Amino acid sequence: MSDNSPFDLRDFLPYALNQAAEATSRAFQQYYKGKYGMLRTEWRVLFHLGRHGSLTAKEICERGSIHKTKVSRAVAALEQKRLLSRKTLPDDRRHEILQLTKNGSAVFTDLCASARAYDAELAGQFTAEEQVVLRRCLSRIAAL
Amino acid sequence: MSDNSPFDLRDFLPYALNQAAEATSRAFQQYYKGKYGMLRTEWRVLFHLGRHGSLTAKEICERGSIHKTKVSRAVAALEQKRLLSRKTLPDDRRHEILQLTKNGSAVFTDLCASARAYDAELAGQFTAEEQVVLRRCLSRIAAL
DNA sequence: AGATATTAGTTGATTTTGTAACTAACAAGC
DNA sequence: GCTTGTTAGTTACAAAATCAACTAATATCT
Repeated sequence: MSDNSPFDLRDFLPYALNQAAEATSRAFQQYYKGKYGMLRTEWRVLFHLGRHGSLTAKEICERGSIHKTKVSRAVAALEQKRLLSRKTLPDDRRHEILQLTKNGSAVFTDLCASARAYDAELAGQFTAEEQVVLRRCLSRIAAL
Repeated sequence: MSDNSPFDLRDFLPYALNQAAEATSRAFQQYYKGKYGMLRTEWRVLFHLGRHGSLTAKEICERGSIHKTKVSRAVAALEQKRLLSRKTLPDDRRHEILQLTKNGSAVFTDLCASARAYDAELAGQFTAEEQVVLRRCLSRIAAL
């Protein structure tokens, strides 16, 4: 067996992960794209800010492992939608402290609720034990 | 708990899936991108052809759930790299039968070996039972 | 202090993707 | 036979991602 038995693409973990990721992302996009015209990176930046309060762009890059140009553009877009505001730090004027506006917080709350509901819907497909294993496996892979 | 407890992005399944998928894809890209200058869709198309012999573009779209424009471009790219050839079917001149060239088959064999090795490396991170659960969960999610 | 190196963040050019309109070949209805 | 409809695949244009070069502010080294 094995060495020259052509394996199924579905058995190839990177492929399986991609298909699963795409399926769930597509579904959840409807919430933030349809309702707020947001892009995925925007949603992520919004999320980090909503979750952790004030952050600099750099910190968002690190926490989310997102490239700085993506963050830069997402921040600009969110600012234009009046969902966040920037303040240059007086101590070091290279840093910009980002913070959600009242409006941004409301959007965050709304999207969080949707996210939680969607996550629950997904999780409902599995037994408690499967969920534990799945999440453990995913975080271990992501940490590679 | 719950309704307004801000959940961690890492616990959000679509996010966790994306991070894991990106981590593994990035790693495997090096093989086909670095060595053969191929894009992901090209590798997938190559794979389907290597795996199943001759197929039309349509069949590849269906098997891989890839949009036809992506397949069309990947086919053009692979053709230019002399990794596949097309033959118009005389019965119905709308169909083009795609087939790997000798060169294409060699690349397929090589990439399959790499893919299998990489998959094994990933799988090695988990117990047999975890692997089963993981794959089962992923395919169930992808089927949504 | 003044030259050099780093760091935060932005901008621009190129590449890739996604969406929609298009061509060519065939099928069906009348 | 000719209009209408479908199907396979391509192409054109817009949206987005990637990569490299850039600006501005601070830190470091001598």
